[in-house]
Amino acid sequence: MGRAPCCDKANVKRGPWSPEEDEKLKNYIDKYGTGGNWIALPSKVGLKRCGKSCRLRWLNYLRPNIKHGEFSEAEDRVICNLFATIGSRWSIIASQLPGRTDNDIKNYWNTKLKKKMIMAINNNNNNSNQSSSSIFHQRKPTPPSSHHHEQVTLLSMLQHNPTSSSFSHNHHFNAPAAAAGSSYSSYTSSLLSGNSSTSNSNSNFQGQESLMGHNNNNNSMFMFGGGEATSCSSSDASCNNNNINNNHGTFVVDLYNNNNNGAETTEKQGGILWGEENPLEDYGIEDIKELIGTTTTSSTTNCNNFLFGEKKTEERVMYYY
DNA sequence: AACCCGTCCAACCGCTCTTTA
DNA sequence: CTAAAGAGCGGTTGGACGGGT
Repeated sequence: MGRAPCCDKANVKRGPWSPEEDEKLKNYIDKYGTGGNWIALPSKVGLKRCGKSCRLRWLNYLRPNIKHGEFSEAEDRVICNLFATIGSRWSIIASQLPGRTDNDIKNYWNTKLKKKMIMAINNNNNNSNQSSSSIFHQRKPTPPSSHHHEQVTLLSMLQHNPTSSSFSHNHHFNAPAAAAGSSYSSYTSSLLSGNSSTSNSNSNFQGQESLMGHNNNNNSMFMFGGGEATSCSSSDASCNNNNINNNHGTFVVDLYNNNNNGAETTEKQGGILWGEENPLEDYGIEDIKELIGTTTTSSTTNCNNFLFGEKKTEERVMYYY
């Protein structure tokens, strides 16, 4: 049996909201709240709208303290870092940015931030073309095996023990203050699980105090990479990223190309940093861009992708300070 | 002025998750 | 335990807008 529609689509208004409708909805919710039932709300308010539409309008536009307009550099970083960590979990990302909605962030990522990132990669590539230190090799990538994809993924190292990493000479992600005492992976797990003690979701916004505030030197980066461990089974279409100690390739993009006052300054110049082994040696810049371009069309059956569909939590990431 | 094209973003769609009876 | 209903989420769409020709 199919699912019953949430409303009679023939008798509901669709499209942009008028100021009158906004006013009606806002006044009602200010007065009586949502009543925990969005489906029943439109008739109470006197709107010929679908309940879902009302909910969306309220959450994305009418709700108090909604922030519109330009995203700050700090917000950019939070979005990038979290996207690299957990993928397109916009609601979780939004929970770290007070006043921003998941829809806002999603739109911002798709229209601006992703391009900004590609430009950063391009710049890095151009810079490195003039020296011998390019991590982007211009040769064509080796076609991946149909059974075992040597893939580039939006690198994550969440479940990774930093001290055993081949990058252990670098500073690794420190769990935000709000998650003091917990590992990076447990912090991210708490974000995913909505554990309010660490995720600061919804009413307990502490974005400034946690992800944003913690990044004291404004120099966090996010990292992409891949390795032999990231494999994809063609038989069950599942990705296996469990062997996370086997990190063979990473690259890091610093969107803002900040200077770093830490010990890794030289290594970070140009906004790219790599591990002991040559990262992405089989991938050129166009391949990277293509991979980025696949983020919105990721499928659970195609693991050669930045996203893993439902296995988003398996993405791993490393942060640098 | 008219058209084209790219960008932006509000809104919708359809799916999964959660709750409830 | 199960199924239905509601809530929430992420992907996509389409219209408004602005810049270029």
